[in-house]
Amino acid sequence: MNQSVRVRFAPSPTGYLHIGGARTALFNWLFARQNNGVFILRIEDTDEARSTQESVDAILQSMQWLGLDWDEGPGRENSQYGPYFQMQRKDQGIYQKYVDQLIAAGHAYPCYCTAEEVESMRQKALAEKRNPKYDGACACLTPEQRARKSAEGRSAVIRYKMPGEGKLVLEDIIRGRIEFDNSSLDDFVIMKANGVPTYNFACVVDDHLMDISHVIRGDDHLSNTPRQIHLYQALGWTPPQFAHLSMIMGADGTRLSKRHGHTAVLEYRNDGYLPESMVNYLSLLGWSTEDSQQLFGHDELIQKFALERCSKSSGIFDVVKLQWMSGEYLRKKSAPELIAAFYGWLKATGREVIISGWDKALVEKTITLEQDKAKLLSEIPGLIDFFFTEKVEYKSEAVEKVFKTPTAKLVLEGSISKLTELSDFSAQSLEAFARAYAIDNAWKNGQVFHPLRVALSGRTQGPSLFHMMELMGREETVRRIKNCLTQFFA
RNA sequence: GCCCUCAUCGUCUAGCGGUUAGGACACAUCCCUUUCAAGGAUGCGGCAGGGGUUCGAUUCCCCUUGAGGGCGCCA
Repeated sequence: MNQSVRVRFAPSPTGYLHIGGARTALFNWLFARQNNGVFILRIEDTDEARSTQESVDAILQSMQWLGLDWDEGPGRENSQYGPYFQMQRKDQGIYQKYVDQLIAAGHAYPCYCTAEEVESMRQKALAEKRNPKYDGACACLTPEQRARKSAEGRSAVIRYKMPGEGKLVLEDIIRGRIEFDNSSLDDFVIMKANGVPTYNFACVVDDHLMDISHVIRGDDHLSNTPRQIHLYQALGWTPPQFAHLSMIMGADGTRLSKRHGHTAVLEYRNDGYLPESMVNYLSLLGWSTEDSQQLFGHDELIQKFALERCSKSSGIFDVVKLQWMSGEYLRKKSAPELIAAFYGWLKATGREVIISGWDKALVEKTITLEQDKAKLLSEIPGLIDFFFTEKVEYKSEAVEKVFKTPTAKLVLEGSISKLTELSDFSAQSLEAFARAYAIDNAWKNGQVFHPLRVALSGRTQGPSLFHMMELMGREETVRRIKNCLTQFFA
């Protein structure tokens, strides 16, 4: 397709990377990889009050967890296009240069109204249900008037001078043709009084200077786009292609926020979701194939993704489906992969203490045994912990349900000598023993299996009983049955 | 108040004038089974409303309604 695809994800470091941002990053990344293009990470830190290094770190970490590697950006500044932090670019005078150019060409002008004056005009208009757009008064100031305002000590912002008439047409890859009347747009600020560019301006300058071919972003930016296209035109540049993604909402259909659950990507990592499930799930939130395929391999997703097939309507983030998908990926893993993922999760979240003292070889065997049970990595410890405890914790409902049966005591007592004498303590042999044991005593299988299971694990649910016994070994198996008899049947 | 966008099962979605409106999650039932899962089968459930256009509209157009976004010296 396009031989020179260059796309970017441009977050502002004012908080953690949230689900919506991650989806935007993912779609950019998919598009870049699919077209052998370049994926750029640009940090838009022009909000000096709210930008933090902590946020930058969290964003980078989130991207890494998801496997969204960037070709240019923080840590990868080895190209002609850097730097990739806007405040650094500002320090190089990049934005000032184009502000000067716009002023010289009559496309921009200094405005001496203070933030307070503008804000009160805005509030007043809103209260009177009028359009709160800036009136453009400062555009008409003569050089003398400007000099006088300056002399009064008033600092100026720079505003783009919006043509009062005409239409602006946007051809969006996802949404098609959209028209905006210039008259509905006002003279927006492109540079703040402190010399820092505003979002709409910095974004345009950088996208152009970085040779961005496609701007793929959330549709909360749709209304910004006509302003930005005006800027491209005023600067004599060709705009990139635009693709506006629909928004991601919470379960009640309102904007995704904390009260809907986790919004930060890293919280899902901490909860034990597999990153590949998050990628797969997010890819389907706003995009689909013609056959509604659900699960995609890594390369398959890159190959099949299509910007043109992205949805125009917003979607609701459904954590239940994400859970299902995480389970799908968990189950598909080979034993070594699953173990590596589990240890990786413990390490990344600082929870190694959970398995301290546990026999590593046994951990790995028991995990495999319980693989079908877990959807999240975080569920694993609770599934296998009973293997590693000295003293079995008996769940009251298990005791109630299984030990209060008339045959439980007989079954357990009789099993001790049989298990001690059993020549082969393999799962297969154990199963043969248990079935024969039941038949010989005219018990149902369940009357034998259930008490044994509870005696060994303390719970009514768990892995295959005989594999469980095999892994515990004869000595531990017998020890637990004896302890159990003492504790509940003495 | 002005501007922009969107609208198919509860949720994610397929559909691009004629379909028994398909798939996935969730839910329910059954099967499998030593338990719990996993797996298999079946079921439940949808084109927001009203006008057009058309032989025929989920599909094209308009209106209504609803939802979301923007109108910051935030991004």
